[in-house]
Amino acid sequence: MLDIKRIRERPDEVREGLRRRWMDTAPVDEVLALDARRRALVTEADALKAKRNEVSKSIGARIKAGEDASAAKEETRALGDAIAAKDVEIRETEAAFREAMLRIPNVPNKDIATGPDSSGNRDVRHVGTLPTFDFKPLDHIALGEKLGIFDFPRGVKLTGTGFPILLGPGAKLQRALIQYMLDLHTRRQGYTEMLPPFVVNTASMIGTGQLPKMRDDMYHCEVDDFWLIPTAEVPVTNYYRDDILDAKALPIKLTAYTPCFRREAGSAGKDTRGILRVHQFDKVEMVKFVEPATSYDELEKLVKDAEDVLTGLGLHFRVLELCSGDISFSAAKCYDLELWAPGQKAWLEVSSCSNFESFQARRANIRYRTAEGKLDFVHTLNGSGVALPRLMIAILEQCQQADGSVLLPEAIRPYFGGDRLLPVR
RNA sequence: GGAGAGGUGGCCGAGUGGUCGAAGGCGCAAGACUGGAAAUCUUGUGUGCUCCUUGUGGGCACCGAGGGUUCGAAUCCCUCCCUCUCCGCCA
Repeated sequence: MLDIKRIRERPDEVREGLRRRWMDTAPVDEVLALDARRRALVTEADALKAKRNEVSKSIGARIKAGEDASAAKEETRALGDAIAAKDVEIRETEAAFREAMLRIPNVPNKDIATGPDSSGNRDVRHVGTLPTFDFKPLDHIALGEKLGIFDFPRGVKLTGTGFPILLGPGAKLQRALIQYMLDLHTRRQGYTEMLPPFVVNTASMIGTGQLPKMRDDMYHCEVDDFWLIPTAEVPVTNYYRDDILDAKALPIKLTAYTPCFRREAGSAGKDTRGILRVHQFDKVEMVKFVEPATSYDELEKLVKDAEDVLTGLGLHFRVLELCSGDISFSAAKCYDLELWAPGQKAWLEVSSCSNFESFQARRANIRYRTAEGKLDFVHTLNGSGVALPRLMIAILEQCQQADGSVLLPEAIRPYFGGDRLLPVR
C-alpha cells in the first residue's frame, strides 16, 4: 500500500497514478475522508483516555490515603462508557480506511509510458537470433504428441482441465531446466536458494498484494484458511514480513523453485490447449530486498539475471517495458521477457520483473535500519527466472528439427543427460 | 489428536490489580579515563498513532492476538495462535 502521508500531502500525484492505470480516482477521496474522520476520532478518544487516566490515578491515591473515591469512580465509569463508544467508531473507521488503502494500487513510475493496456508497451530490445526453418515448424502441442511427453486426458482424469502431466523425457527436461536455472541464479548471480511452503496464510497473501484483489484467482483450503501460492513471490517475500533488516545485509537476493497454482478465473476458454495457460505450473523466482535509493538499478540487474537464463539457452526473445495500464497492481515499473514461439507465431511471456518500491514492504511491514539508525521500509523486487511451461514451449518450437526431434540447447544437455528429444511416433 | 508448561523491550529475565513503557543484567551508542586498547565509570538506548504554540513539546496505545471483569489490567477470566515436554498416530 501507499504511504498515507503521501496521499494526504500529494493527492494529485496519486490521482494521476490511478488515471494512468485507467482507473477511477474516487478511492483517493474515499481514503482521504476516512483518514480525516479517523484522526478526528482518535484525537477525541485520546483526550477522553487522558482524562480517565488522570482521574483513575487519583483514585488509587485517595484509597491509599483512606479518603472517599466514589465520585471519582463514577466519573471514570462515565468516561469509560464514552471511550468505549468512541473506540467502536474508531475501529469501524479504521477497518474501512485500511480496506480502502489496500485497494489503491501502486503509482506507476513517472518515466514509463502511459497507455491503457499491452498495446502501449515499449519494445526495448530483441535478443538472440530469430530461428528459421526450411520446413513448416509445428506448435508445441503437435510436437508434444510426436515426442510423447505430455498427457492431457489423464491430467483431466486425475484433477481436471489445466492440470497437464509431463511424461518421461518431458518430465526429465522440466527437472533439468529447474536445476539449470537454480544453478545459474545461485552460482553465478549470487542468489540464495530457498524451498518455501507452497501453501500460505491470509496475512502472507495480503502482504504481497494478492489479497484482497485476486481472491477468486486463487485456490483456498477452507478448513485451515490456507491459500495455494500463485507464485513463489508470496512465501519468499513474506519470509521477512514484520522483520527489521540490517542495512549492511542489503541487498538480499533469494531464489526459489515452486509450483504455482492459479484458478485463472475469467480466463475460461482462453488458451485452453496445450500448456500455455494451466492451473498448475512450475516456476523459478527471484526476489530482492534492497535499499530504496538502489531499487531501480537493482531492477535493471534483475532483468539481466532473467535474460541470462534465456541467452544461456540460446533462445530468441524480446524485452518489453510495460506501460502504466499494463503493470500489475503492486508494481511501479515492470519489464516482461517474451520468448518467440515459431510454431504458433507468437511471443510468450515467461518472465515479469517488477520494482514494487515500498508498496509491498508497507503491506508486509518489512523494514530496515539505516546507517543512521532510522527505520525505513525496504524496496522489494521480483522476477521470474523463469516460468517453465512457456520456456518448454519455446524450446520445443525453436529447437525442433525436420525429423520431428528437438535438439536441446547445449547448456541443458548435462542436466538432461542427452542432447535431444526423439519422436516416438 | 490427548496431557502439561510457557509466550514480557535487540537478547536474557523480574514483575500476581494502581506512580509499570515496565527492575536488573547482557548487548549497543556516546562521553570520561588511556599513548592506544581492555577493564572501569557516566549517560543514553523500543515501536506505532495523534495534537499543536515543531519543542531535548504534549497526549494515546502496545508485555503473543482478540474479547471480558474493574474506577483502573503485563498482572484476574474466556477464546484463539504459537513454542517446548510427554503420550498417541504417522511419512
